[in-house]
Amino acid sequence: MSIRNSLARPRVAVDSVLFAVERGRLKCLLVQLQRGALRDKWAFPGGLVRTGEQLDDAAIRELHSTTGLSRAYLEQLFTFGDPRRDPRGHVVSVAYMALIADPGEVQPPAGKYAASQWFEVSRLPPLAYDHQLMADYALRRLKAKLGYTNIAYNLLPKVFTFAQLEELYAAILGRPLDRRNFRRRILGMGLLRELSAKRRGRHRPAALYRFARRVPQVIEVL
Amino acid sequence: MSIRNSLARPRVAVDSVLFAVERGRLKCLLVQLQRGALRDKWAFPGGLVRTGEQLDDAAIRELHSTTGLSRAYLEQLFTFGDPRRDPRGHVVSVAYMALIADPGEVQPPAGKYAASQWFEVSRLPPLAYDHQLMADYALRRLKAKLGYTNIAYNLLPKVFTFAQLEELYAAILGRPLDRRNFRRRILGMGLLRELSAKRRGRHRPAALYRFARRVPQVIEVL
DNA sequence: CCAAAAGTGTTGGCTCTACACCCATGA
DNA sequence: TCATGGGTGTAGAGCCAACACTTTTGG
Repeated sequence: MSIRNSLARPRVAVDSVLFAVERGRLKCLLVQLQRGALRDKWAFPGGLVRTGEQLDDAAIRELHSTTGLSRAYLEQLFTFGDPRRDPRGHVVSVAYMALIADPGEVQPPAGKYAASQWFEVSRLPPLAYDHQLMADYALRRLKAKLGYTNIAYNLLPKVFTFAQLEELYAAILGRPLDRRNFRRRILGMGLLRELSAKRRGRHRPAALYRFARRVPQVIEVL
Repeated sequence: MSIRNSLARPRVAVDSVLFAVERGRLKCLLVQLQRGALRDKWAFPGGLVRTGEQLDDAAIRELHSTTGLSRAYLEQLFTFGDPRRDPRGHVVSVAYMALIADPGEVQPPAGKYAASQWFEVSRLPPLAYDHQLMADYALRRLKAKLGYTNIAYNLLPKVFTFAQLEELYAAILGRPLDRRNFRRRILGMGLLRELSAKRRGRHRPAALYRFARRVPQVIEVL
């Protein structure tokens, strides 16, 4: 172990796996590193936690500084602590999952990173650090929570059709769903409110829904 | 914020919620703090992560130094990062759940703590730091994982009877279980091997079982 | 009237729960 | 023979998956 490592205390960082769904595809945001041994490699946006700062606040701050986002659904996933995970030294990283409804909200990065880009989750480039582990972990968590929480509201506009909701679930789960069974199950959870307005377009108007509560909520499975 | 806080980087610690079942009661181990503002308060054993050290190794090391245990099932739970959670400064703590089969394996602490003691989970004393949150989190996780993993093998001797297994589940879930349904469900998971030997005693001999695999395993629910 | 998307029910299999009595043993 | 804990089956309810046609609209 290098002298540098053995003298410095482990540092604390946060990294965020930011998901959004675009045209029926689940995507996540990667940034391209600008400096250091890993230059030009892709990674999730993140950075060191400041003294006196909450972990969630650090995650938001780093997300904001690289995407311009001022809010997103955030959920802590797991903490990665292998002392060799970062070639620059021992950095313990708290991984987060972040969700937004519209990938278009993200602005190009200011200065810390060379670029940022949405990638389809099933086609990620090779990732720096242990970020592939984070990606796997985040996807697993997201899939699981679709089934027993209202977490999907973070990935949809306030008002949406059942077809949009179904497309979202199918995109994340990676398989098609039966429309009738899906509708029954979702309505059975009692999370949605049907609106009186309809979406009009070229075809038969679709009923519009919103989530009854846009607040994290677990459905008791009993 | 104090000068001390704003200069020092956040430190990284681990804390372990160690569970064991004793005579049908779920218990967890608390240690009594010896120094500082929180002297005499109860808390979970833990301490700072060293540079170059894996988080799991730090958790084991701290457990070992306060209990003499050299191995235990360990699972990372959640990372607590409120900068005010420790009055001595900003300490980010990675919480673990630890499981052992026999509370008797634990030795009195060497020097760091004033005392250690098993407490029934439903009757914990007031805890230092944010350790009550850790306790809640750990218990929730343990309950949940009983249902879809073989995690219980960590809390039982290698060989056991169905009655012991049922008592374990009942103790953790905090409610009685139907013996026939329980047996059917567990056997349906295919995790157990029945041994040819029987436990003999005052009454009808009980069939003995062991876990087919004493390795973490998730049962596909499909 | 045609294309496209929205909306709607039923059936069979499976799973889960509730529930009570007999068995094997040592003392 | 008795006390004690071990072991077993069934029926009804609820849940889930599979499955295809009709409706509504704009162009």
